[in-house]
Amino acid sequence: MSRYDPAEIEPKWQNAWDEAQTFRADAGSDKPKYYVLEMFPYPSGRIHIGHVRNYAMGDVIARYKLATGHNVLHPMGFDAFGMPAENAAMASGGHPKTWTYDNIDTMVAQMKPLGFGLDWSRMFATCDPEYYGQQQALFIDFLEAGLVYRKNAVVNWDPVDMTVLANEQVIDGKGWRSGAPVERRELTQWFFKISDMAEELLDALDGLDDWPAKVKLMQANWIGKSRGLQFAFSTIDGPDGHDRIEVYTTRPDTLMGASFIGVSPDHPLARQLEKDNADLAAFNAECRKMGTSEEDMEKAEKKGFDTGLRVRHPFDTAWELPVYVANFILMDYGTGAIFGCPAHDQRDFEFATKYGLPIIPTFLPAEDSSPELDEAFVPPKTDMVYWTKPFGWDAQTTGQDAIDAAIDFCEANGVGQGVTKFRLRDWGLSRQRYWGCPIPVVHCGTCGVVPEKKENLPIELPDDVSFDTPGNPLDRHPTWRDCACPTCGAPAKRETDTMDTFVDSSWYFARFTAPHAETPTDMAQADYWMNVDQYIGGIEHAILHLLYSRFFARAMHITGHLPAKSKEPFNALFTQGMVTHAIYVTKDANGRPVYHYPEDVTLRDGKGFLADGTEVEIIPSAKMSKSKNNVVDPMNIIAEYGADTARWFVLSDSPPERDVEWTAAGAEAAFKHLGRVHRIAQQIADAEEGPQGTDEALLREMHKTIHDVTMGVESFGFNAAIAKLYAFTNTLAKSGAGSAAKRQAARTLAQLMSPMTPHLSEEVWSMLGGEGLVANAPWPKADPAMLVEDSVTLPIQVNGKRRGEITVPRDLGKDEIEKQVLAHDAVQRALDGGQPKKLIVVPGRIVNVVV
RNA sequence: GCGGGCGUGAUGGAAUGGUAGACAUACCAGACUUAAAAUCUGAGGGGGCGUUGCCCCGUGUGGGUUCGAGUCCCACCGCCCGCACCA
Repeated sequence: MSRYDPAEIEPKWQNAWDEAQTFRADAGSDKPKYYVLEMFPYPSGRIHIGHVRNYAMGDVIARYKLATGHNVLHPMGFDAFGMPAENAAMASGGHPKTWTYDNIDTMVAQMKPLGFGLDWSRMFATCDPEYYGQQQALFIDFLEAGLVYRKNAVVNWDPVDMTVLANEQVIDGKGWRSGAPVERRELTQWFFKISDMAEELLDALDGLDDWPAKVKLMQANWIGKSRGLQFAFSTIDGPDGHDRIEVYTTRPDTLMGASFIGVSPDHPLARQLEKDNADLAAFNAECRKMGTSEEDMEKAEKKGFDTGLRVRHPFDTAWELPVYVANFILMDYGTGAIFGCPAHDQRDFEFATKYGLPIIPTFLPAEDSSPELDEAFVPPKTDMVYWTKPFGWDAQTTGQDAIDAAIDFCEANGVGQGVTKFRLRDWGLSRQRYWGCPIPVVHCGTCGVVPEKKENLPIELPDDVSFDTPGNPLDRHPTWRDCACPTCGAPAKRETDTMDTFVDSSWYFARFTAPHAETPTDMAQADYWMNVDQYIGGIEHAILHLLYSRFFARAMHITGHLPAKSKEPFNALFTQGMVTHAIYVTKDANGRPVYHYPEDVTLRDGKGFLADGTEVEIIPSAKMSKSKNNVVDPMNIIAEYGADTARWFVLSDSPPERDVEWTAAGAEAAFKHLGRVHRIAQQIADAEEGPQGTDEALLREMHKTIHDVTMGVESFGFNAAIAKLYAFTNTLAKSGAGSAAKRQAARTLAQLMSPMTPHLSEEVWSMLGGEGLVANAPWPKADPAMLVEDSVTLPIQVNGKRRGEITVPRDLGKDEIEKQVLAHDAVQRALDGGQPKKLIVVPGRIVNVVV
């Protein structure tokens, strides 16, 4: 009798799938198509256990869909452009291309032993010229369709390294390498006009029934549709061209509580005034040193500078208000200028308190007439409020009605217009970096900025670049920039900016449908395979990647690269949690943390000890991080236990949408269980075909398990499905030996486990005489007749507390149930001779007696 | 700061508004063994009592809705994700 040996069986079945081309996808089958996709990985160097969890989930779906008669597309590729490759090149002198492709080779070699049912023939990396050349073609089509334009935008500038920094490269306002204070700098950059589609992208969320509600909500909030009033304050002796300050507000109902005007340091007025005001110039310069991220802006201490300029209130020309430049106002939203109403906005309240500005309530909570405010009163939108002052009204009205009424009133009095605005900004795609897709345009002295001819695509990155000096190597490459103008033929210069890597990942799912096509997509293939039926990835992509992809799909439809049905490219979305691992930490002599590798820590009774007996502090469920020494390498797990154990464990212990903590004990337990399944199967296989009598209870349990596991797989309840499989294994182990039913039950177990543990399942399937590959075997069906029990057990509650139970025939009438319940000892005791106030019978569920 | 989410035994977790703790881990006990490992079996939220049973308390905290709340609503606390140049 052979032991469970994954090292032997896993390669065997992987070869069998390869030879049978089990997971190769070809269009044009009679079966319904099914496209399952996991967010493709960045080639960081090695497979992470989080990847294993992500792809294991996708593989469960892919294999289940294959077994249920679908033509399945399940591809894999690499999101291969980006900063880490350049950072590695700068650190170790290699080339980003070599680094990236070496990493891809390593990671593919690590993924294959995991046994994922992937169509490897479709693999590509976004840094392949065949891919990014098609992306350049898309860019040109988008440009011609008016979906791309150029404008100035602010970037983080490192004055020492002379380079643009990403937000994550700015640490506490300083460049991560140089340590120099970061400045803001304006550059002319390319933008996708995603804001034109704001309304559509918002409205279409409603149709995404199989997306998590939280993701749709986050997207809706990000798009940020608001209806408000746009109007102007007239300035008193303002500089030329600034006799008005345009303001947008979502709270026009608070206009009579205005106490100051705030403008962004980047507002044209601020830029004009600083020319004659050295202090303001210094203040603005200070603001411009602040990080460009919204988080930095919002968390920074709110500061303002009184420009000395005054404006008139539109409803009372005698009422003058000061104009401040304020560091928390974004130039990109609204008009870059606001009016502050401290009584009804907490941020304005703090600002007004700090600078001694008046706080003028325009309404108060109904129950409180005290005009003294110690914080801003921001009424919930649905609450009733009293109007005390706005526009001379004293009506009661509710939040949104009040806002609408205020807009109407202002419009009627010639003060501004009601407008709809979106928070969503256009997508800046220019990056001043080498390792990205070159933007296929040429700067010509006579023709201006012109797109490259499509026959010249791909515009390939030059290989002969170095990273020993800061900045973009394309900028200083001696010949790459030089080219002929595609329009007039005169000598011209290429654009040296490359595209944001989000562009690469915004259409790869479409490319997978025809990865070798001579155009970005092959419409016949796209029409067959799209949409992605099930997309799986991390919640961290809930907004940007998914929103950009939704935009791209629309833009690709407009430019004829995707069918109309693909305007929403992902029919269903699932966001999975992380794999975490405990951190083991002690303190050094200076109190600084020292992190220990899991293999150096012995666990006893929930405490951890080093070899010398020192106790370590255990921080559970921490995100894996190299610097914390708590990264689990899937390759070690495969070497020790095999791929099926790794897959089984990452699916078993937590709901897929939640984080799962990797524990050595959990992996060990998973391995033991798979060994047990193997052992049970072996015993059945070895047994003589014994008594032919059936085992009704076992078969009932089997059909119930088929039902539960199928439901679990369909609804991403993998952990619950696995719990049912554990329970069924226990039942199977205890059932009498030798019956035909037992053999059938074990084969069914193998089938039900096959999406999670495909290698073991193939082995068990073949041991028990299953026909062909279990991967191709039709998914078992639960017999509805076997799912219903003849009798049910009803818990009896008294006043909501469980006091007993009765077992009755399934279809017993309500009257008879009531009679039995009232006769029950516990109920008799509770009634103490009296009558129940109420008797609630939920058939098949529960009975509650109210006394 | 803003937006979103999560919180249940020692641990991971289960539970269409209907028996809280399925399933698993750890621990404990038993079987097998010279012994250990492996394997198998069993007990098991906390507390109490008159201990074959019964009672009280229990799903982050405090309120609310309901015959009935882990689940729905409100407030708070803690942790996690995102915040537009990380991927």
